[in-house]
Amino acid sequence: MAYNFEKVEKKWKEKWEKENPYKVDVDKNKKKFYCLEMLPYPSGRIHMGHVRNYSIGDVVARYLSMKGYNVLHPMGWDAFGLPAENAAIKRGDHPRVHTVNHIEMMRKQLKNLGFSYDWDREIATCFPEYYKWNQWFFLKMYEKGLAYRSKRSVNWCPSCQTVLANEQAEGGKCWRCDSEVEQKELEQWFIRITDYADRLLDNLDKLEGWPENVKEMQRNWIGRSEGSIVKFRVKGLEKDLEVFTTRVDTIFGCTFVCVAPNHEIVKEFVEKGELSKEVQDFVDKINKMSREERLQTSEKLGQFTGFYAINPFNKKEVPIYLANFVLAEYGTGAVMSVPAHDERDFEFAKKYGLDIVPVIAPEKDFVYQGELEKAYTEYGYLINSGEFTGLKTEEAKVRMNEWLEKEGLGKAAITYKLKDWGISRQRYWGTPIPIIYCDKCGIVPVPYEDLPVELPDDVEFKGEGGSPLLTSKTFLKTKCPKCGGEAKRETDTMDTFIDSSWYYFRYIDPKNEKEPFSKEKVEYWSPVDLYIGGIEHATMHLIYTRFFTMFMYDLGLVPVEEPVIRLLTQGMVIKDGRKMSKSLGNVVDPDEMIQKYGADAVRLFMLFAAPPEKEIDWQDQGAEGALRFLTRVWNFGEENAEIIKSEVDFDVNKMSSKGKDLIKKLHKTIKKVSEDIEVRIHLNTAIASLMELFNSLSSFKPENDFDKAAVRETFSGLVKMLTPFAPHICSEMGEIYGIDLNKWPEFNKDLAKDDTFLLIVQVNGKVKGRVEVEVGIDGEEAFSQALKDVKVAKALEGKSIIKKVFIPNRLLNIVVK
RNA sequence: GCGGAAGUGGCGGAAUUGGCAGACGCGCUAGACUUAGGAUCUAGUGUCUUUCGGCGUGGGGGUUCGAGUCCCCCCUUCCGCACCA
Repeated sequence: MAYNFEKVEKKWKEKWEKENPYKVDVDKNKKKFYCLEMLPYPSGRIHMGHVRNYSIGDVVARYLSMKGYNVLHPMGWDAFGLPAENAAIKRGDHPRVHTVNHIEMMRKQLKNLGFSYDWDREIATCFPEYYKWNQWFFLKMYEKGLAYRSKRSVNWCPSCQTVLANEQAEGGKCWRCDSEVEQKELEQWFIRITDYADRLLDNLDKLEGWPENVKEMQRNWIGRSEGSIVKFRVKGLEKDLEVFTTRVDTIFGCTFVCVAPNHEIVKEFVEKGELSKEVQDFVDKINKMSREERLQTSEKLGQFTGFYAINPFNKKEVPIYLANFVLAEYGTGAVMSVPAHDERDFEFAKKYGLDIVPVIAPEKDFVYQGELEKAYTEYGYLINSGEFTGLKTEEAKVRMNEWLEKEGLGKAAITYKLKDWGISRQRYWGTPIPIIYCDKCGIVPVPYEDLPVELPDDVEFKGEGGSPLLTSKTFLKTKCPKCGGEAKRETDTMDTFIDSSWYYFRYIDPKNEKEPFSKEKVEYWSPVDLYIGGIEHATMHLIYTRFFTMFMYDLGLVPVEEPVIRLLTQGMVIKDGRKMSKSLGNVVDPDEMIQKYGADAVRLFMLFAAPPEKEIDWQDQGAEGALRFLTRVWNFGEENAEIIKSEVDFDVNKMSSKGKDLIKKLHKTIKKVSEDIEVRIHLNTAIASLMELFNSLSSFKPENDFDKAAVRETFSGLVKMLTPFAPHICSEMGEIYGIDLNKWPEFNKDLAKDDTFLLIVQVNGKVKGRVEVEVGIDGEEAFSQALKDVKVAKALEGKSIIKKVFIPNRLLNIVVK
C-alpha cells in the first residue's frame, strides 16, 4: 500500500492529543534538559518562521528524551499586546475573546505539526493567573527601589487625545486620523535596569553557549563608556552645566560647549537671554524633526545662546552653543567641544568660525605648524595644558580626574547607552500596574494579598481619550489600602516584555497559586539548557530576561544568575530571495504545505535545507524531495517486511563482508547523527547522513541468512534516528515492525571500526592514486603498497625521491624532483 | 565610519583537527517501465580537453610536503551599531 501521509499523520495526531505522551515531572533519578523555544504572539496564524523554530527544538527535545533525559519542552502564548486592542477599536471584539480565538487556531496548527510539547504546562500571559505574578514582581522591584516614576515624552495625537505607540505613529502621523503627532511629557513607571548594567555586561563573557554576534549586540546596546563629568560654570545663570567626556585630557583645548536643544537649561537661556528668539526658533526647528530625521541629518547645525561657560581648568570663557548632534538622552546632554581633537567639533568650529587650539601632540616635542587640516583624535602627549603639560593621555586622564574630585568640579564617571526601562503603556490589553494614588498617602502599592489587580470588562474601546481603563466604573475608583480613603488606581499597564522576561520559570510550575513557582521545581529544571528563537530578540528581550533572572536570583527565588546556557538564533525563512510579505504576495502558508506534503516532509525539508543559523529560501520542490525520501523508506519497509521481522541472530562475524559494511555504516551514522544533533545542532548534515545510510541499505542485497539481521538492525536504527525529524511516519513504522522508538540506538565503537582504509597517495601534493590498505600500517609499508598503483608508479618514473610525508591511516605524500 | 559574519557547481549546501573539494538534496540529461508522466526506477551530472592530462573554493601574495581551511593586502555581500561626546 502506498504511503498515505494524511491518514498516518491524522492517526498519530489524535493519539497524542488523547494521551499527552510528552508530559513530564520532576524526576531526580533522571538528568534533566530544558528545551525552550520563544513563545509566539497569537496573531491567529503560525508562519514558516515558527515552523522552523519549533522543528529545530522538537528534534533536540525528542532526541534527548530518547537518550534517556527528562526533557521539559513547553509552549505558551505571549498574549498581551497592541494588535488585539487595535482589533477591538476597529471591530469591537473584546481583546480577550479575540486573543483566545487566535490561540485556539494556532494551537491546532502546532498540533498538526506533531511537536512534542507537554501541553499541560501551556500558559497564556493574558490571564490573571499569570499576570498576577508580573504584578508581584513589580511590587518586589518597587520595594527594592528598582521601580520608580519619572517623566518621559510619548507620541501624542492631539485629535484622538491619546498616546500612540511608535508603530501607530509612523511617519509622524496618527494611524487613525492622520493628524500630526506631537511629543508630550507624561509621568511614567521605570525599572532601574541601569543598576544592573555592569553585571549584564560582565556576565556576557561567561555565556560560552551564546553566539558571538548576540553578545556583541548586547555590548553595543549597553554601551558602557568610561570618562569624566566636568562642571562648567555658566556665566550669568549662577549654575553649573555638567558635560560628559571620555577625553578630559583634551580639556585645555575646549573652545566652546554644546548642549542638546532639548536640554533643561535651554529654557533658562530663552527666559534670561538676549538671544531668546533665535534660540527658541532653533529649538522649534529641531523639535519638528522626528528622531529618525534628526539622526539622518549629518549636517552640523548650531546656534549661539549668548551665554558663556567657564572651563574649570584654565578659567577660560567659552561660548555655549545649541547643536543638533548632541543627544539629550546620552551622558549629560552637554559636551565640551575640542575641535583640534574631535572630528565633529572640528567640522562645527570650521562652520561657525570658532577657535581651534591643539593640546595633544603625537610626540613629546612636537610643535604644530600653521592651521590644522583635520582633527587629531589619537592619544598622545599633552601640550599647552598648564600643570598637566607633558603627560601622556592615559596618565593625564587619571590625574585630571583626581584634580576634579579634589576641587569638587567633577569626577571620573561611567555612562551607558542602556537607559532605564520605561514599562508604562497607556493601554488596556496588558498587565495593570498595581499602584494606587491617594490624596493623603500619595503613591501606595497594592498589598500582595489583593493581587491580582484584574482587567475590568466594563470598558469602551474608542481609540481616543486615553486608556480604555479610564472608562471603567469598577476599576478606577478604589480605597486607599493605607488610610481607607478615596483613591484612584494607576491606569497604565506594563510593557509586554515584562511578560516574556520570566515565562520560562512559570512553565516549570504553571499552576502554582501561592507563588510564581516552587523553589524545589525551579532548582531541578533551571536553567534553560537550550533556547531557540529569532535574532530580532538579541537585545531587548534577551537583555530584559537576563535582568529579570538576576533580580530573581538576588531575591533568592532562582538558583541561577543567567537563565540560558545555550542560545540558538535561527535564520529567517524567505521566499524567492526576499522576506515574505503580504504586499509582495510571496507568503508561504504552513497549512497549505502540510496539506500538500505532510507535516513530516515539511519539517524534514525545513531542517535539511540549511544549518539552523542560516537563512532558508523555501522551495516547494525541496519539500517534495523530503516526501520522496520518506516514501522510499516506507516502501523499503513494505518490500522487505519479512526480512525486517525475521528473528535471525545478530552476529556480525557470520555476515558477508557487505553485511558487515552495512553494520559499520549504521554505527558510524549513529555517532555522526548523535553529534550533529547534540553538539553542533547541525540538523542538515544529520539528515544527509541518514539519507546516506538509507542509500546504503536500499542498495544492499543479503548474501546469507545472517545478512538479514544486518538489514533488520539498519532499518530499525534508521527509523529510530529519523523519529525526531519525522515523528508521524516513524511512529507508524515503529508500530508495524515492532521498533522501540523510546530508545536512541546505541553506538558500538567496535562495530564502527574499520580494518582497512583508503590510503591517499600524493606525488608533490597532487593526488595520484588510492590504495586500500590495512589500518595501522607504517610509512614504509604504505610506500611499498603505493607503488602498486600504476598512476603513482608512473608519476615517480625517472624522478628522485626527496622525502615522504606519511599521515597514519590517511595519506602518503611523496615529494620528488 | 566602527564592529561582526560570510563569499565553494545551474541552485541549497558538505568538507568538524591543515590531508581525496563538491557529501546529501534540488534541478538537469539519457534510458527503463508506462495508454500517459510533472509518478517510479536505473545511470550520468564542477570545468577545459578527442585522449593523456590540465584547471578549479571572490582576487592577489605568503607560510607548508600539502591550504576551501592558517597569515598579509584587496574586492563583494549580508547583519548589527552609528553625530554616543
